[in-house]
Amino acid sequence: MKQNKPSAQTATIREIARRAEVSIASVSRALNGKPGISDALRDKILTISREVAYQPSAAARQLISGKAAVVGISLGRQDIELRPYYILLYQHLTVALHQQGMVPIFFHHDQTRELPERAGAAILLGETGEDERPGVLRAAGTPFVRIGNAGEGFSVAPDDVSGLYQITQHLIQQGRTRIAFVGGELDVPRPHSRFSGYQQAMAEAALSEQLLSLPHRFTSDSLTSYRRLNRFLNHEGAEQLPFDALVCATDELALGCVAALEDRDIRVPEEVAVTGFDDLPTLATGLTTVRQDIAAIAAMSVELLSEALAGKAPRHVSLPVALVLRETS
Amino acid sequence: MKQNKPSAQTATIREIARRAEVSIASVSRALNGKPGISDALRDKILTISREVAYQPSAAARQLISGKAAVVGISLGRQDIELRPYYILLYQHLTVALHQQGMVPIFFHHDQTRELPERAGAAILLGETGEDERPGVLRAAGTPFVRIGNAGEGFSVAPDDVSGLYQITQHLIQQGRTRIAFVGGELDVPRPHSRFSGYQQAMAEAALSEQLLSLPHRFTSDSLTSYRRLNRFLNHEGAEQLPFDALVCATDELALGCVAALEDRDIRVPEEVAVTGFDDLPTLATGLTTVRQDIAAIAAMSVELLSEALAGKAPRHVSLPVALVLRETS
DNA sequence: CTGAAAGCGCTTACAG
DNA sequence: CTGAAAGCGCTTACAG
Repeated sequence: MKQNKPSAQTATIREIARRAEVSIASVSRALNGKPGISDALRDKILTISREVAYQPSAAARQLISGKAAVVGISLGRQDIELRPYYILLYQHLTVALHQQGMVPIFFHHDQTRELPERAGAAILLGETGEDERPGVLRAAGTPFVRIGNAGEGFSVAPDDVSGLYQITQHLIQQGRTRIAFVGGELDVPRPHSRFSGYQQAMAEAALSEQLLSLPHRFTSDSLTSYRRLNRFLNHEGAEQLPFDALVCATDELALGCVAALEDRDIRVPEEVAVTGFDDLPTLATGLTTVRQDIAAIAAMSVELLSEALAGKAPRHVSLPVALVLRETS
Repeated sequence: MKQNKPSAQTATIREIARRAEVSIASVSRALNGKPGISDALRDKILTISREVAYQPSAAARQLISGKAAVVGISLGRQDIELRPYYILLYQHLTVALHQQGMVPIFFHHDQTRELPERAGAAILLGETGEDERPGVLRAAGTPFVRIGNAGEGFSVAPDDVSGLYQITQHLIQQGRTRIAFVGGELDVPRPHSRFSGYQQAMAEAALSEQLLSLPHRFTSDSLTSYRRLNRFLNHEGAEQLPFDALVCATDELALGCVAALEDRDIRVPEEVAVTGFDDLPTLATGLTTVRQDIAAIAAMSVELLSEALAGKAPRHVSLPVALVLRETS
């Protein structure tokens, strides 16, 4: 009675071989996309393996390869690696990798050169434009997937542009006309595409853009936006508010803005609407924001990694996002 | 030339058996503390295994046991799980576990009941006083280690009391006399022990305590302390500052305090010294703080987990911390 | 194209 | 107390 773990008994290749009436060698070849097997047989085996929900044993594979299926997770620049969004991503990545029998191991941005020595593949986070990591990995022959904008090689990203476009449109439909964008320029890779979604919606409605640009920061995003907005209001005077909505690049920035407005008794959303992006658990409570499915991003990264490992052609996957209307708009 | 991974070739039990001139069965028994082997032989084998720096193959063990050595990492309450300190802890835990051939899998605080079904052991983070998790795990027979204050069962924690005591004393030696403590009461498990370190040092110097208590928060710690201090100064008047030093329970709180003082042109550290706790990378730059070795905490957790799995007697390990003097004191 | 067999490192009945 | 052998699930030369 002590142990009642539901044995997640996956079928083994032996079971599949039995059903397909072939040898386990053929099953192994079919499963791994190895040559030397007829297409008919391969299809048959693949179908059966799907039916029995086959999951390979990572342990057995490792035993043979002599080393674990270690996937290096390369973090972005130091200043962004501690952000809630990334933390959530790490967690989901760990789970997704584990389900495929892979083991994650973290590398700081500046440890990229060590990565190929310790891992057989990599997932790159928080890539910037002039990032040297892809070059380093390519030179070492280490397959990788980027979580970020489309570009060379495999990559996944939420549809930032569409998200910001939708949320900006939502504000416009509410009758808001003086809508400002709050974001950091250096805050790669998100701001660029997010900002352009905002721009697109504003242009279509023939409204003029306003930008509250944030400095590159090392500490709290919320504190940064709070202080920035505060300073701005001190100068411009809170009486003739130059905006009736603040579209923020992240939930954290939005929270800082909400706090700053509250502290000046400016009503949200009556006088000023505030929107975020990410829909981070706990943090985004009450916030109108754009939800991105972090678990899906993690799962897709791992799937693409398998494709990369199998030598398939690179592709970019854009994952849908959803508008979440709450109290701040 | 493409692959030049330094094969971290650990010796296998076969190698040990060869050197000891025994069978691999005996080696296995000696290594696993199984009965049915003479003490002399066991010692001999253990010595050799140490000499060759033997590391068991997790893959092989898993293959036999039929399931991976999955360790559930149980996160604290939602509001604290996204803090930088915990992120760092996750990362180090992942690495430490991996080195022992174990695989981490994350569980939210309220998913604890599922943990025993999917993991064979657990590490508990951010435990509160009335936490139900230990009870749930004990009932399920799942061995676990807590990262937190001494109590029942296995646990590890940095020496919070000593750290706060040291940093407070440092300020006292500088001639500061009006030293306030900045911390959140609900901010378990750290505040309690940290606060008492401060109290101890203040009492010894016969100085009176001051407490700037923070509300339970869901967003940014830095923003919270910034606003709290700001509000405090608005009331008390910035001219007759009631303190000449702020001892904060975390680096993040300290950063908010520094920002608030800066925005009022109060000089740090001339007029007011500010200290943190944790020495978080990037965040703590420039901050006088107490460093705790997160990697060591992670490693010790995993070591204790092995002891728990082996049925050894529970113990608490307190890890040393170090004063780091920088620009804010 | 397909299969029988060896072997990855380890544990554990089964003999002695 | 000690050892020879089987077997965990899989991959990969080696034959056919």
